[in-house]
Amino acid sequence: MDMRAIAKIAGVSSATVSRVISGSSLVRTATAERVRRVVDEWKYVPNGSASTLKYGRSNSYGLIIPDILNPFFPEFIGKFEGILVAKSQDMLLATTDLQAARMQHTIRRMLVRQVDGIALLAAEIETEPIETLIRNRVPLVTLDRRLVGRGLSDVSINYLRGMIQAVEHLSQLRHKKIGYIGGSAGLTISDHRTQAFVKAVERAGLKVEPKFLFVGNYRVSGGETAMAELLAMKDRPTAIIAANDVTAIGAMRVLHREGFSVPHDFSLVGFDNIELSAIVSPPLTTIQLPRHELAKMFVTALECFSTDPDAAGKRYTVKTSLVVRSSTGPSPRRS
Amino acid sequence: MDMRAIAKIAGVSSATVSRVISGSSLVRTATAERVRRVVDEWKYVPNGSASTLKYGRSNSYGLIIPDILNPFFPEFIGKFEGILVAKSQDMLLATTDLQAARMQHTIRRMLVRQVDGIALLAAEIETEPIETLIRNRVPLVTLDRRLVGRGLSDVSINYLRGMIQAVEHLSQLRHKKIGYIGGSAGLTISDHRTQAFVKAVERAGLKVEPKFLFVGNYRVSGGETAMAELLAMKDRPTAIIAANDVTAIGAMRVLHREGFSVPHDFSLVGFDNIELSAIVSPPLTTIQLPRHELAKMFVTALECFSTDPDAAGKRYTVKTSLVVRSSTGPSPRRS
DNA sequence: GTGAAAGCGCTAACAA
DNA sequence: TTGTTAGCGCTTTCAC
Repeated sequence: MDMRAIAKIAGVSSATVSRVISGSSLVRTATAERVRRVVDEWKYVPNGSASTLKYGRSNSYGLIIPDILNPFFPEFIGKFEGILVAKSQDMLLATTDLQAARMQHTIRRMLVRQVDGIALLAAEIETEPIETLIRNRVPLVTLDRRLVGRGLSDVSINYLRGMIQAVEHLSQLRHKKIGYIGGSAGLTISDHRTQAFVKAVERAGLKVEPKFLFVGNYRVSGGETAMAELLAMKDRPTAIIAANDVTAIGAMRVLHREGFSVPHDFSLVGFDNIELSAIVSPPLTTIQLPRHELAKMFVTALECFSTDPDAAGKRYTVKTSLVVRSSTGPSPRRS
Repeated sequence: MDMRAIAKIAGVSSATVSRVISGSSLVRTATAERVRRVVDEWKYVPNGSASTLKYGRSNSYGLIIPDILNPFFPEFIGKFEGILVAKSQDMLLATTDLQAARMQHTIRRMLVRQVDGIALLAAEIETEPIETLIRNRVPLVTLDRRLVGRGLSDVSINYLRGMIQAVEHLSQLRHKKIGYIGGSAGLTISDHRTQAFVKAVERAGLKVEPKFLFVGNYRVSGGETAMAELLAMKDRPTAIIAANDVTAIGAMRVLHREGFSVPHDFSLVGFDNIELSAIVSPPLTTIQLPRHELAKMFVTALECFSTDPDAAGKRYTVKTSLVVRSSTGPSPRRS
């Protein structure tokens, strides 16, 4: 069943069928009606590759994420897909599994598929894949790289706001020594988070102790390892902020296992506000990164390039804010 | 940069370039070498829609899942994508969000994209979408529908094995009254699980109390609601098996909130063995559904149709087995 | 071993 | 308002 067959049955040309399907107003109502009936009756489904070939656009966007096991990303994917579906766009999903090597391959696959743009949430990005995209005039929107250019936009996260709220919250609870468990080393996105933490602590008039800055990996295991290290220290912080919720959950596990109580012995703050953070016990105080807004910004940013893939990129910003639950409490009185 | 341009530069015809790219052995090594150099130098990327149009195959499979917020599915997606990527196939992901209405639309999108087959893990499937697929000769592999046909295979789950192990485990711990919190009502997949539970209980020589059979929704909220109902009863089971892990986690939350201890007051068994089940406290005893094997079966089943989309379908089966952790313990001595 | 050419199904410019 | 037609870029006979 192709368009010509439909055209023949409806007694028109394939051009008319095409016009009816794309909703052109140039077709007489009666004709359109007749065509539509035939289309329905024969359950005609157009061939997307033919129109992509002709039109040069595929009506699909690529989404590249680092790690589908971190619940933040499924939550984001759900929002992103929902927005695209409402616009009759498709989503091509790829995971890099935190391996930089997979990125090149992934981007190639998306180029072959003629995606209209790529939302890149994976941080392991080097300049080469980006150049490939630009050469092929495929718009790119990155997360928190803070670089823009022709066909390149960025959605930056305003960590500072949420971090300041978190540190102030802890400060009001009399915490003086605040530790931080970061993300994977060497990623700019990790640096941004750490810097925001440092700034927020300084701004609250507290001292930043370098030895209280731990490195994680954005996974449960990183939180566990860092917390184990922390507990081995003599002089310890009384509160810990983690680079994301799963890291905080890892830290919390170790605390429970070692017989400490949260928030009685240690206060804990996460980042992302994944669904799970409300479900663990105690429910996690966390810094919210609004997923729906983030997804909307990515789509908006991508759409800006839909007429001109070489247009100048923009920087978008999402705010973060503190969500207080039960994993934070008054500082225990110990030295 | 299209194939003709590459051909011109390499001093051959586009047919030769095509042959080189597809790895045909009919090209002289020297020629192939020269072409490959040009391809690399100009970073040529072929246009997938052109070959899909010509060839009729897109080298991509659709994956339809019900609910991306249930961690089981991201874990599955990761495995499925990994297997496809290794075969240079792409994945088109769609979520139905448990809404039957979205299914029709989703399947249409996949037909437009010319997918080579669909893996359907969402249970809200009616006959109409299936007919659409068959008419369009798109192979379909379903999860636990237990129906096969031309171009239609099924991956069934052998619940019984895992359920029997779970019930026996509880029985050895002296539990006599075992409750069950099921999945969403009206789904065949929910019925299969419930039946397996009933059979396993009977086989252990215990009585099946209809009032101990609760309905859930495969989400945390369903586990919470059911557990709240259960606690309101005078005569209660001492152990509960849930239709999936998130349901069990919901149940566990309510127990903790109401001051009960797991496993001291109630034993709890989940289903799926999601990563999270090892992380909650207490770590959840659960029935393992092997994700990687499941994903591999889906891909294998799809590939069986790659030469002939009308071939007869098969039934594949995955086994389940019990993973004992700490949410199960001896039955408390109460009536 | 390589090239010429037809055509996959659709769209848009142009013609009527 | 509708039809004719020329490709979009690739693959694959068929000819040489």
